[in-house]
Amino acid sequence: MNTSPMPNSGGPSLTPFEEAIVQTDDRITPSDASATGYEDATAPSFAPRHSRRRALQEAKVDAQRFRTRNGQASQAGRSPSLTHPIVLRDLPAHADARPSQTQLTKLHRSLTQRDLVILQSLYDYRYLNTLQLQELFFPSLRSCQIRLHQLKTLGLIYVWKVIETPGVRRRHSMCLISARGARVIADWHGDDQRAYVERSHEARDHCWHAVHDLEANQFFVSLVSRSREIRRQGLQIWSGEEQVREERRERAREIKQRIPTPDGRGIYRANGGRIFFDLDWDRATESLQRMRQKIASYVAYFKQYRDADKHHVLFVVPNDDREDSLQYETWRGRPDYSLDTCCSFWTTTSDRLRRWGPLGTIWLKVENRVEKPPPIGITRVGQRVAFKQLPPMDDTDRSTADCIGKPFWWERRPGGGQVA
DNA sequence: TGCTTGGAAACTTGATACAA
DNA sequence: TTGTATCAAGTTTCCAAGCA
Repeated sequence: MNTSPMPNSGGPSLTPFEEAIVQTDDRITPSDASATGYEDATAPSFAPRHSRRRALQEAKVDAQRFRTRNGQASQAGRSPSLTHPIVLRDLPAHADARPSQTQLTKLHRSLTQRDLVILQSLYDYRYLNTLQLQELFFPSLRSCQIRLHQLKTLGLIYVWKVIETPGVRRRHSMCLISARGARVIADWHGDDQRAYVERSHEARDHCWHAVHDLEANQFFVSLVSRSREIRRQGLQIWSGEEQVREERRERAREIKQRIPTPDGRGIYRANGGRIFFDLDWDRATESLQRMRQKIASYVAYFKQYRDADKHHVLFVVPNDDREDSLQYETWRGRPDYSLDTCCSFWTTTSDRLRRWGPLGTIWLKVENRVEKPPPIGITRVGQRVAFKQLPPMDDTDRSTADCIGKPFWWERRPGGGQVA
């Protein structure tokens, strides 16, 4: 089965990801980094507060960067996908204990801004593994592990071991916020603690979809990781499923119809514009009928928006066959001809995503305004585009330095990734 | 052997205390 | 006020443990 994306005609043999960044020559070079105030792009690019250490790797010329697995660990999305994971839940009692006001004050004093944003991210996105947290916040996996261990010791997060069958193969541990951590976040914001604790209990007790959530979150982490060294590009907003559901629930009441709830929503800044997108991570566990309903709800919801075609709904599916089926079903669910506002649907496969990353030339548009259905095998013959080629909503010159994953981003974004 | 975690040692750097 | 010593925190590399 050919799962490679269709190359552009006759060009040099660049990967879709390389094409995506070479076209603009926008990579941040070390000289640019010092000139623009970016951290040295090759040295540890982020660290808590202002990193005190920087010279060791430069001093040791032959030093090999530590890797916990073969291959390019820094390329998010290339970690092995989980097939039969078993989560070993560990529930220390003190993680659920209610801290006194004195203890809360003490905790706040001992936590850095980065720690708070880590807690906020775990609250917002439910589950992140150690590798994903490292991509978002730490210069190395080891320093990430040490800090997470400290947060675990303080009872602010759970760190659950993940093993995979057949046999037993250790995978990166899964982290989620504890009730105690949720109270710290609520106290930080000056909010009532009950809703925060409730959500933390929800994540702790109902983790059947943890793998799905980790995979969906990996998409955003990959976006962050891939865009980190590209000037004028970055993930400005990453909203978790809960946040989107909350936002759209009110709208659903207003318009009295079902509202689609994606696995995440984002705003990506590229080429001076903002690309609005919803992510729907499909593991082929839902029937095609259910997918049809979902597509119909997207069409109905976005038709009320001006520039609806610039709201992009991205489906990531497990294989080519599923992508073929989804292309057809989405075309079948096309809006009425009298309706000239409809969101744009795009599909790709998880294999392409792993191989080329989200910025690669992997996105296949669903042509749902044409009369003829997509041909069988569209997944292999369709012309794909890069992420940054998705039509943006508007133009703006605002800097991308505050985007998620940029150096010290958590210091400029105390509310985490959901708040610009 | 491969993979991940975590302990230990070495190193850097900012903050602080203290003497001159 | 300045120079020095010490401490604490953060980071990296090396390596062992544990597992099949």
